[in-house]
This record gives sequence, structure tokens and C-alpha cells, in this order.
Amino acid sequence: MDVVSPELNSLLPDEIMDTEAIEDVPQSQPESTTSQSEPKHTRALTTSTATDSPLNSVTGTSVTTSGLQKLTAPFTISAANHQIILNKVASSQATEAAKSAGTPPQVIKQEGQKLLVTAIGKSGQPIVLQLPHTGNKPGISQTAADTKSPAPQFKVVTIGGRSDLKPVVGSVGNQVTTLQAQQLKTVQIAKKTPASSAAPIKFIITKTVNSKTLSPQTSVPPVIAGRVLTQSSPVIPPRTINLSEPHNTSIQSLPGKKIAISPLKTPSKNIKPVQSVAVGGVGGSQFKTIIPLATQPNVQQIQVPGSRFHYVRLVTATTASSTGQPSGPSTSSIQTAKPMVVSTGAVRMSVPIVPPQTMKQVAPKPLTSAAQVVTTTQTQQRLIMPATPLPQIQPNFTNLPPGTVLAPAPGGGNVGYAVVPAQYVTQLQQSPFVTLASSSSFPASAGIQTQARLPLNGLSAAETTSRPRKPCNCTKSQCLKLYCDCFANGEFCNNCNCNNCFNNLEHETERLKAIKTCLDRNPEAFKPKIGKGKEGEADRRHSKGCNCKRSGCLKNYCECYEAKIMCSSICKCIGCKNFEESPERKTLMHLADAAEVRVQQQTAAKTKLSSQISDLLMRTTPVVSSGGGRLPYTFVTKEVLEATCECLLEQAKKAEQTHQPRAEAERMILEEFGHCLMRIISSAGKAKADCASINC
DNA sequence: GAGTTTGAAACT
DNA sequence: CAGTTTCAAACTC
Repeated sequence: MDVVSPELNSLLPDEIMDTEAIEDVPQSQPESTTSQSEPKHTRALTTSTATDSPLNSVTGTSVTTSGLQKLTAPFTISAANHQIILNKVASSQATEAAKSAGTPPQVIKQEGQKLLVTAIGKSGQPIVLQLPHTGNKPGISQTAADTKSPAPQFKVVTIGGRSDLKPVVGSVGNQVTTLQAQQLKTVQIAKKTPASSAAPIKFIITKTVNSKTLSPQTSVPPVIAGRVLTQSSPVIPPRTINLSEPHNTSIQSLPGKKIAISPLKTPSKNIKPVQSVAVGGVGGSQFKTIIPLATQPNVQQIQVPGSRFHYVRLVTATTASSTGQPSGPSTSSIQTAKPMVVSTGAVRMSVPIVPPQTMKQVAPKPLTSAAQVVTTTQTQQRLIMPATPLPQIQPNFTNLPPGTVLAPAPGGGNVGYAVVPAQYVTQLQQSPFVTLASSSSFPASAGIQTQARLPLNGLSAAETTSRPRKPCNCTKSQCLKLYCDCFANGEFCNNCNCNNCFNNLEHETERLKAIKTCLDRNPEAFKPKIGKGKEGEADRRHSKGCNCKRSGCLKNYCECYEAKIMCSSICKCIGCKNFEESPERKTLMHLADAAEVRVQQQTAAKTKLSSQISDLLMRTTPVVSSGGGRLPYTFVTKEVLEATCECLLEQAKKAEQTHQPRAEAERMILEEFGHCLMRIISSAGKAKADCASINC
């Protein structure tokens, strides 16, 4: 599927956009490179919660580190199987060619660099990308933890369970070995040309997870979109494309030969290169953010307007030099960017590249180099975790949110990454300071107890985020149990009414412990309870079923009813009335619909009246203001009120006599009330003007 | 807003 | 795994 316009393509380097080398990843290839024994599911295209659309798979390649280098790294993303497969070579020819040329296998990133991407949300499916130093046996070396070997490079891309996160975080060298076997895939990526050591690769990898932001009936298929950006030339500024909600819809139907980013409607074979990867969870909208930890590259975080997706753009050192201001807080423009739109099938995404005047970076004074806060004119803060060398800024990994996986740059690699839930970033944005402490469990930072505080630019939480759902009111659980909806959804509490809340950054240790406890108790604890059926909403059902006894499953106590789905055979409810033919249910649904319609009508009427009043006030204001004061409220006398009420009653009678529906009657009355107000205000304004003209 | 009901989660 | 307790949301008054 072609979803990118020629205009978009023209903005991108050909190396990035080139899809010619894309190949489907052979089933056997990744499997041969892994020591894991779990049955492979490289073809499966569904998400972890059984959205088995064939559109959820992405294959792609073409990762470029410079204008002269092209990586042929076909990869397959199989959300359903929690696996992303990256192949070292696009074809056997590529490998042979590299060998014959005497050049070592190339990887997207220089040796020593690793990319781990995980995501924890309700889907509980972390993604792990790794570019480890390993031995010459790709696939096996994943477990070798030989981080000093420079030669063989490959990637392991795993979408695994949440429970895998801890060991991954704990050890850089053993990241893969600690992953669950069945979730491990080994990927080889070969590059045709040597990678530039000065060209840090940039990944934007996100994963959607389920969130209650969406209607229970709103099922958003996994999204795979984005791009991997690289740059080695110090002259050419990096161009990063981030995904956004649509500002431009022109691309969707435009033909183009290059990017096909959507997994939604496109068969896997037709999906070509993916520059960044967003793997959607079931019905999810929550993205994870990759935050670079280590040395050189600066980062830019980009917020998708109106969405909860967070992106961190990793910028080359060249850019960093222009944006990082270690001397103190400052702002500066980022490179010019151009808007672009990427259609992803059902979910169309625009890709705004913020123009210089709309994005600023703030380099906090305490930080040594590249920690930045990026803001936009949309008043949304963008927190960028420091990109300073590890000895200077090292996050406390135990304090990072669930789902965070850190990938430092061992062995002199340039870039490390921390992938954190989007909400983590959200909360960082809301906090005036963020403390990042080092962790002794992290090899590269052992013994280092450095704290970095990231000052943000003062926007309130309300300005920076939009609460997707109701605040919790927990009092005893500290919001660290599944009683708490926020916690259960993998979110921080935000603007909640809870007491003694530990579901926040300040208590990340406790929070992580609680998460682990929950996962120990139930590995599915953070997965969506409402699965998605094959045929659409009708087949959606509660994963465990309800156990209602007294509500008849017709109240919101019932999780099925609350999710607006029917009870199913797996429910253990007693006296269930939440089934298709239930007359009680039909009546209830009818009433609910009627109530909803009425509310909408009333809202519309109020809006209209308010608009009328506002319009009237606007028109009378010049007259009033000319007199230097407000309208004299004394014009609203008892007589005026009585006359107004008479008018309203008359209108009501009129509506009644003409047998108008109630909603229409209400509308008529409200309109009449608006007219009355207009006359009153008009009279008052006129009187005041007259009074002023005669100096009374 | 206070009190009650309810069922999921947590605990034993 | 079953029974009980705890908890917070939904609901009622």
C-alpha cells in the first residue's frame, strides 16, 4: 500500500525511502539465529490479544546511515507473536557480496550499540531491539554476552511479556538471555557498506498498548509506522519524521512507490520500508518512548499533537552542537522541517516536522551536555532525557516506569536507549524536576550515584496532558494494586483524587515492585480484559468473564456491561440479563440511547443560546464601553423578569398546542429566552448610550 | 455528600 | 482452587 505522497518522498533521503531491497523475511532465517526453542510465529500478524488481521505484519528494510550507505535489513514485525524480526541480510547475495568485498558485516548501528525497546501497557508486550556485541555466530551470540566482540552484528527484536523486563534491564550483556525463550527472535542485519562511527543511528520505535482512552468499542488495530533515521554526514542535517495525527489528508490516496507504513490494511508483503516502528497493541493508543541515554547524539522529543504518542528523535552530534547549551538554560531553534503525512490505512498519521520557529529546545543548566526539553508552540512540553555520558547522567533504572528498558552503548558505542512508557514522559513533563538516579544494577553505571534534574518549562499538567479517563479515588491501595484503574492501565495517577498515592514517579521503586507482584500473580494482569473478536465488536468479549451475582450484568458493576459487550459463555454470572435477546437489556439500551440523544440536544441548545448571548454581548459592548461601564443590571427589573417569563410560558404553550416534541419545545423556549435576553441587553445598552450622550 | 451495593482483586 | 476479605467504583438516597 502506498501511503506516502511523492512530496513526502521527496523530503526523504532515497536511501531511507528506497524499498527496492525489501524482502520478506524467510521463516527460517531468524529462527536459525536463535537458540530459543519456542515455536516461531514469524508469520503471525496479530497482536497479543488476538487481533489476527493480516495487516499487522510489517516487513521492511533499508536502514541508512549515510547518503552512501544503505542497509538492507529486512525485518518482519509480527505483533501477534510478539516478535519483530530483523534480518541481517536482505538476501544471500548481500551477504556474499559483503564477504567477497572483504568487508565485515554491517549493522545499522555501530558495534556496541544496542537498542532495546520495550513497552508495557495493558497489552504487556515489550519490544526489545538489540544491537549487541556478540560473537561471530549471529543468533547464538545473543546469549553469549560477549559485548566486546566487534564483528558480528545483528539485532534481536522481541516483543515479549512484561515479566521479561526486569532481567533485561538488569544486565546489558544478558539482555537476550533473560528474555523468555518463546519470545526471542534473533535478527541479523547486514550493511553493504561500513558504518560510520560518527553516525549514530536514530530509532523511533514505539509500541501501542491498550488504554481506556478509547471507547471499549473502539478497536484500533496495531499501528506500525515510523522510520529509522540515520545520518553520518556532518553537513546534512538529520531529518526525522515523526508520526502525528493528520493535518493533511492528501496523501492517503496518492500513489507512491516508497513507504508503506500501515499495518492496518496492507498485506505484509506490500509493506515496505519502515523507518520507525510502532507496534500497536490491541485497541491501544499508548506509545512508548525511546530515550537515548548515552553520549553523543542529542535528542528531540516530538509530541504528536492531540495524541498520546511520544516520540524521541535522536539527532546526530552535529545537530546537538547546535542545540545543546550546557552553559545554561536557553532556547534555540531546531532545524527546518517540513510537514508530511503518512497514511496508515485506518489510522492516518501526519508527520509534522516542526519548523524552526515552532520548536524550541531548552538545555537545563545543571546538565552537562545535551539534556533538553523541547517545547512547541502548542504548549506541550517535550522532555528529553539527558544524552550525556553515562558517568554524568545515569538514570536509576529501578525508578523508571514499568516497561522501561535501557540499552546503553557499551564498548564505546554511541547511543544507548531507554524506552519508557509514554506516560512516563507525560509525567516527566508535568513535574518541575525529574530526578534520575543511577543504578548499580546497570553495568555501565555501577557505583555511580549521579542525579540529574531536568527542569521543565513550567507548563502545568493540565496544559501538557489530557486526562484520558476518570481520576481514581483510591485511599488504601496506594494506587499500587489493580483496584486502581490508573495502575491497572499502566498509567501514572494524574489529577486523581487518591490518597497516599504511590503510582507516580516519586515512588517508582514501590511501583515497580507492585507491578512485579501483580505480574507474578497474574501475568495477564495488565493485558486488556476485553479481547477483540474476529468479526468485529460483536465478538468482543471479556477475557475472563464476569462473576456478577446480583446486578444481572446490567449495571456498570459488571465489567462486560461496562464494556458494552454481551456476557459470554466464559462468564460465571448468576441471573445474567446481559445477552442479546434479553428484553431488560434492550430496554436499558433504549433508555440509554434516548438519554444520550436528549443530552446531546440539550447541549446543542445551550451552546446555541450561549452563542447568541455572546454574539449579542459582542455587538453591544462598543456601545456600553463607550459609556465606560457595564450594562446597568437595574434593567433586569421585576417587570422585565415577569415579561420574560410570560414570553417563555407563551412559547411553551405554543409548543404544546402544536404538539411539538419535548426537545423541540425546549428548544423553542430557549430560543425565546435568548431573544428576551437580547432585547434586554439591547435596551440596556441603548439606554446607557443615551444616558452617556446627555451626560446623565 | 453520605451511605450502600457490588464484584474484582487480594488474601488465606 | 475455594472461601473470605479488601477495595474502589457504581449506585442510591
